[in-house]
Amino acid sequence: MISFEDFVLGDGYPIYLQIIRHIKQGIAAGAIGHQEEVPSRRVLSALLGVNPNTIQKAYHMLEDEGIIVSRSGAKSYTSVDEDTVQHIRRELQAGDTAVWVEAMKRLGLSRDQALGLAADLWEKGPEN
Amino acid sequence: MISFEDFVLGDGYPIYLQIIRHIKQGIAAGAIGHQEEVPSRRVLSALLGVNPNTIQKAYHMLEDEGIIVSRSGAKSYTSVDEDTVQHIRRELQAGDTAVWVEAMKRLGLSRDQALGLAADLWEKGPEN
Amino acid sequence: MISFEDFVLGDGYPIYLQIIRHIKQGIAAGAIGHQEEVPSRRVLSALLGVNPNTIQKAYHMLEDEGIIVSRSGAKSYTSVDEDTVQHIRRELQAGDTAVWVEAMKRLGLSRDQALGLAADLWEKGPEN
Amino acid sequence: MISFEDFVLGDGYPIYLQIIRHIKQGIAAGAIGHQEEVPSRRVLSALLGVNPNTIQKAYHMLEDEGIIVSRSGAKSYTSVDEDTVQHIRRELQAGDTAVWVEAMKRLGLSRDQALGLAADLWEKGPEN
DNA sequence: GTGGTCTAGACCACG
DNA sequence: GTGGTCTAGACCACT
Repeated sequence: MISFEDFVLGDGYPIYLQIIRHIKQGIAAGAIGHQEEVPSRRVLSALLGVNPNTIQKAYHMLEDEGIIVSRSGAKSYTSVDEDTVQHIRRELQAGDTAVWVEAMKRLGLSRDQALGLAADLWEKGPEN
Repeated sequence: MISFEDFVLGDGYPIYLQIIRHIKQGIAAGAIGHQEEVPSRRVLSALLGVNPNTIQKAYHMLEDEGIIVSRSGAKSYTSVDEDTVQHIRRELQAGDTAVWVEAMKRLGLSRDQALGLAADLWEKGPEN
Repeated sequence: MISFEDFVLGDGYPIYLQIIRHIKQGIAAGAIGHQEEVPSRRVLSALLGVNPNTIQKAYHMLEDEGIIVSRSGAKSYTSVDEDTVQHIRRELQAGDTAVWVEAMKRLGLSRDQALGLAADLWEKGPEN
Repeated sequence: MISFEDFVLGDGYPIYLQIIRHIKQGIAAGAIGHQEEVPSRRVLSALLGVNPNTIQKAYHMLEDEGIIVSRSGAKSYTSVDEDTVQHIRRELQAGDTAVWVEAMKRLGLSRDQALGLAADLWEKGPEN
């Protein structure tokens, strides 16, 4: 079962995109495998304090990408082959890092200043 | 005059928030100083291909934060004392980096893997 | 035994309401009489290719209207006195016809055009 | 401007389908022509006491059928060539009448009984 | 003012 | 219990 324990909702970014992202991160990290059970709309909606439809929208888009399969009345399961995992992993790793690098450059930091800041924050974070 | 040359609109994030962020980044980087002229709504609207109302909304929120002062009928100017600059800088640097660090951890990367990836992408980016 | 042979499911109208309507139509037409046996949930479910719960819902509402009586564990039977039959008949005949008349008026047909069209279609229909 | 003055919401039938139907009826009757202005989401939603999104859904489906054209920020207009009008007219006339005929048959009425009932109700209705 | 989208809540049909 | 759909309200971007 996919975990959403430490999931926190961000500011103005659409919730359903955050959920999609969270699941993709889990897949990329290997925490979510093939044919794994996905939390139901209601369960996840109660857990996150979000409307079931918002969950549904996220799941529906993941279904369009072939990452989830849903059958009406039955539970939903992940469907991720190794290629998909690799693709998602690269997409997230490179994408996020590029965004951060770009932001740091705009803030006027040098490469070493930025990496140093990141290294500091890495240690202070919750877990490793 | 504040530059928006390389400004690109992001995915689902509200445009007016992206503009606010862009200006704050310029202030944090020192590229935008005190009493500097802000592009008029019309100019910026044409430059970004965005509706003037959207620009207006961003400027209005920056006014509420005291970062911009508008004298009706005249040009608008920034108003950033040193404390404000420091505050914005920390907020953006630490905030963005914490988000990135968290994302990399979720993706299962080690500290060195993440920093290495960032270092690689740093060189490949547009400018320094 | 109430017949559902030629029952076809309509577009967006709730299935349980269609079932209720079908039974009321049978009663109004005299095809369904007093103390007549109602198909069991299981049988009707299989016959219509519909979930037993949906049948259950329709029957439950008919029970609330006093048109069906169920003795738990035993078969269910209709319970329609003459007044009920009359009431249902009028309701369906007048209601449906008023709706159709209204629709034809909105479509700009004259009385004779509409009646002529109906007369034509009457002959072409399946049975009489 | 398309009129919704005498529009009344029906029982369990989806509202957006009722709205679609109402507009198609107007087109079939010739009351709605080509390039005619469609009431805005807000106006119609206020008029019918319905949520703007429900109107939007109806309009969106009409747009998919090519009956309406919408441009973001601008008003929406009908787009009905003569072929479309003919097609809609037949669809509604024949469809509705067939449904009514079928219902009357199920209720056990003879052709003449049904037509007589309809003729009676025709006179009693609001306008002609 | 306009249409487009995101979030929310209730209901229907299914296993 | 599950997922699917309809209705609702607020917000965003555009004319």
